[in-house]
Amino acid sequence: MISVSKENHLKAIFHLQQEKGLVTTNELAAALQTRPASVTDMLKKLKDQKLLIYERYKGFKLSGEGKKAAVQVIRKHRLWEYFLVEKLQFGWEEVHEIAEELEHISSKKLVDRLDAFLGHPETDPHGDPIPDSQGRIHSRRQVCLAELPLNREVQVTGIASQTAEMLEILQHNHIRLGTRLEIKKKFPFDESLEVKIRNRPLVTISAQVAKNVLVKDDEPLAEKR
Amino acid sequence: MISVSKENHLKAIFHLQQEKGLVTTNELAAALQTRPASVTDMLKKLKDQKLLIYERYKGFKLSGEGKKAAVQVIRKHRLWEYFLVEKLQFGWEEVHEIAEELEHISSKKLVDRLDAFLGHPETDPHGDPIPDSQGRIHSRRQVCLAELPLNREVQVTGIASQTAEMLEILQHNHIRLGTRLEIKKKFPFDESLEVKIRNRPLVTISAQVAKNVLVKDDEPLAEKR
DNA sequence: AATTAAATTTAGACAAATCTAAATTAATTT
DNA sequence: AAATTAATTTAGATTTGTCTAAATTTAATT
Ligand SMILES: [Mn+2]
Ligand SMILES: [Mn+2]
Ligand SMILES: [Mn+2]
Ligand SMILES: [Mn+2]
Repeated sequence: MISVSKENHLKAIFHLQQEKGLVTTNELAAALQTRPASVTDMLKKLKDQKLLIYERYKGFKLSGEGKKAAVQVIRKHRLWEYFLVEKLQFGWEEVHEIAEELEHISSKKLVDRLDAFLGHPETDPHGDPIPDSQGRIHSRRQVCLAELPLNREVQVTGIASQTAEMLEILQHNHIRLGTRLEIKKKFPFDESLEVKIRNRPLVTISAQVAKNVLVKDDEPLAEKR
Repeated sequence: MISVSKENHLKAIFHLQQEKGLVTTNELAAALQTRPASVTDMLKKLKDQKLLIYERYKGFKLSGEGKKAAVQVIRKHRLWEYFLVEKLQFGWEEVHEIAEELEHISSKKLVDRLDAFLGHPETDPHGDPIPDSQGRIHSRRQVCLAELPLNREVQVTGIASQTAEMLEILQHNHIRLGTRLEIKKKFPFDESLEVKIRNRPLVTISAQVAKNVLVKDDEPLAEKR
């Protein structure tokens, strides 16, 4: 059986190995707010269950099975977040904690029914893609605002680092998920940007903020045949 | 903290003590499908947390605190069951197991939002009352069909024992929650009943079935001033 | 009242998940 | 290459929840 703690480990490993291929013990311990020794203990158990490819001192990554399990947890997490925001009127900053619990409810049928009830949403309230029932993830061509060319209207689809301070400044500038905006001017001196938000006046944002705002071209997919 | 296992114990004790005032170790072990020795272990922990009034060999019952905690778990259980049936199209016979997990999600705000989202339902899909946010339970004047007088139209509000066999026979006779019916004839020989279901032909049901069908007078509460 | 049976608790064990402190291996610096 | 530092693992302990088997208490019978 895959316990709650194992699911949390699988999910964290999945996210960490997206960046670099292999994950290290210390990284995982930091991500899970636990101790390296505890991680090592868990790694052995996951390896025994063939969910993890792991040799001591060598780093590790999920097996095919492990990846499948992790994606199902992520699917549940994001669907529940969507439910909390869209149906129960929660703010997007308060749903993560609750979804951290809900993601461990085991019924597969429940998840699929929830998915249908919500109308098969593509992304969670933070703009992250929701894996489908078979574990496929529609990866999105997301770029960070800092890398966007001038005068190209896009939609905000994600926030990379969600600290309270970060959210505060976004709120202040009327930037949130779904906001449509384009870059009007870039200042090489400090790499700050002047941004036009649809239906709003111009605002200036710093390079630090721009790096954390993820956007996607707004083009409707079906239109292009 | 109140763990999942503790919550399950509190809830089971609450239900058992409704009938008789005091609960016994064996009873609780049977209800939870565990061993008497395990129950004793847990009783000590619950007593230490002042959730339980307990003296060894003497039986036990919930303290005020314990009752409060149990009712909150029951509230969550029944709200989630309602959600599963009304929003996710589950059958009433398949929701209990899933709610057994969902009832342990801790966020109080989540429960209250869910309650509002569902329109503050009064009873769960099995006809059992849903405690309100403050833990108040609107107790219902439920009687079993076997005790109902002739020619009094009532509404089915609960099924006492929900085995698959039981549900099959009810399904066959078109009796379900909310069904309006009245007793037309009682046969003393075997205590079977002839029942008229609103908008349907007469059916005959056995004493065994009648004992497990719970009904409530249909009178609208507000009308009586 | 003595005996037997049933219910309950205690004693001791085990698995899961975590921790601290110490040992080991790997990586980095001199 | 040797020494130092950092990362990782092992050893041993702890907590929680559960179990079996044995002991104890209470209840029921003879
Ligand atoms: Mn979690
Ligand atoms: Mn999210
Ligand atoms: Mn439960
Ligand atoms: Mn119910």
